[in-house]
Amino acid sequence: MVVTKYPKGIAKTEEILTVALRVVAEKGYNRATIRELAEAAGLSKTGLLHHFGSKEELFAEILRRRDQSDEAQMQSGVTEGSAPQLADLPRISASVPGLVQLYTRFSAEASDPEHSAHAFFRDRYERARRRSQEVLEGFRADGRLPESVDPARAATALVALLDGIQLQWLYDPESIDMVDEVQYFLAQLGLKPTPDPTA
Amino acid sequence: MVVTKYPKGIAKTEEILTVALRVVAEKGYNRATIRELAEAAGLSKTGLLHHFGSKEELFAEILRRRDQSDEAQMQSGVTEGSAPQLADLPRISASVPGLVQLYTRFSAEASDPEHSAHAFFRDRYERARRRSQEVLEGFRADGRLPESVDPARAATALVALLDGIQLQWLYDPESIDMVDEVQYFLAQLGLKPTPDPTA
DNA sequence: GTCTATACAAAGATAGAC
DNA sequence: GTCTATCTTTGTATAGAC
Repeated sequence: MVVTKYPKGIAKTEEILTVALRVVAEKGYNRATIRELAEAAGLSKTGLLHHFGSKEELFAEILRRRDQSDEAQMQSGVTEGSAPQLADLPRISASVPGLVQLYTRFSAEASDPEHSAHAFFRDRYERARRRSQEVLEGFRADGRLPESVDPARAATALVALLDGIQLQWLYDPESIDMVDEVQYFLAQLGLKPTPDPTA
Repeated sequence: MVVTKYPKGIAKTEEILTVALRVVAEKGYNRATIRELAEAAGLSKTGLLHHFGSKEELFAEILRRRDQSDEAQMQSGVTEGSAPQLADLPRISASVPGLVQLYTRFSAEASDPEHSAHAFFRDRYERARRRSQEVLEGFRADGRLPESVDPARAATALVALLDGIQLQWLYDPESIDMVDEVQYFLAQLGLKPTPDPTA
């Protein structure tokens, strides 16, 4: 969690977040060490730790912002009619190099109950399931999804699919098409395509 | 990879594997350090590293054996008629405490292309997708699966679902039912239940 | 508040003795 | 086959400068 309120601190905090993401993208999650990140951001290790109490908090903050951005993009079209679809989520994430790697590795690490980011992810998954369920229920209310679909179970499966497909993609980006897989899953549920808003 | 051929070495190697799994189950993946494992197995750090060149090789060997065991269990019933179903895979895995944690964390770590176990998992995922596809094609040949199902895409999704659901289960074992989710996915594909062999 | 230097514990791994 | 001793790198706590 970021604590500062002063312009200089805020600017440095932002810079650290940006740099961290770039380092993960260029050198990988393993080499995104406190030392490396601090150096890339132009300060000492302890200087960096002044802004983020620990490496875990830094990474959690990056993912917190990704979620906010995703959420905003998903909702932006509610009134405009051209909202990104559920199936676009992996494309949005993967368009920022390094984010998939950071998310996949960090979420696995924090599955240890004693990890400092455990509660963050636990809550996040609970939220993700609930949000997905709401979206599916919305589809059903619009008559785009069969009554036979169980929104709760399908939502959990959808979240699991997103995580699992990202992992496979990291191992084999050439042969794994994340967007295609998510679309296929939704089609299997019986989801009908969005009515064309321009028609 | 295990190198020894002598009885004493083999026995120690087996003991280390057993001990490692127990330590992961009892103390978690993080505390399954070379030191801790060596101590639990009754030798020094370097003593342990003589049997397995690195921590990564030790973990890879554990998972290699799990896969063999799973494979054997899945095939055991081909002639007997009571083979474990696809949906039983998570139950089989989760019945060995610590294995899910080890698998989830280790597979995420090794997604780094420079990780020594990267090729192991890359090949493993390729195999898992191929095997799943064969199983689904078998179902289709038996008339248990609709022609509309794309075995390749469904296989990739199934593997992803298994991974993702295990991660969510680690965060929330109370509310996540792994077997139920996999069964739901297969049902959504339109899979008809096994014909009762006793009938 | 912002930051540097120092110090330290724990990790994985290696060299070479027995 | 197993050991001791040593090396390097990791994250971070502490003390204090500005």
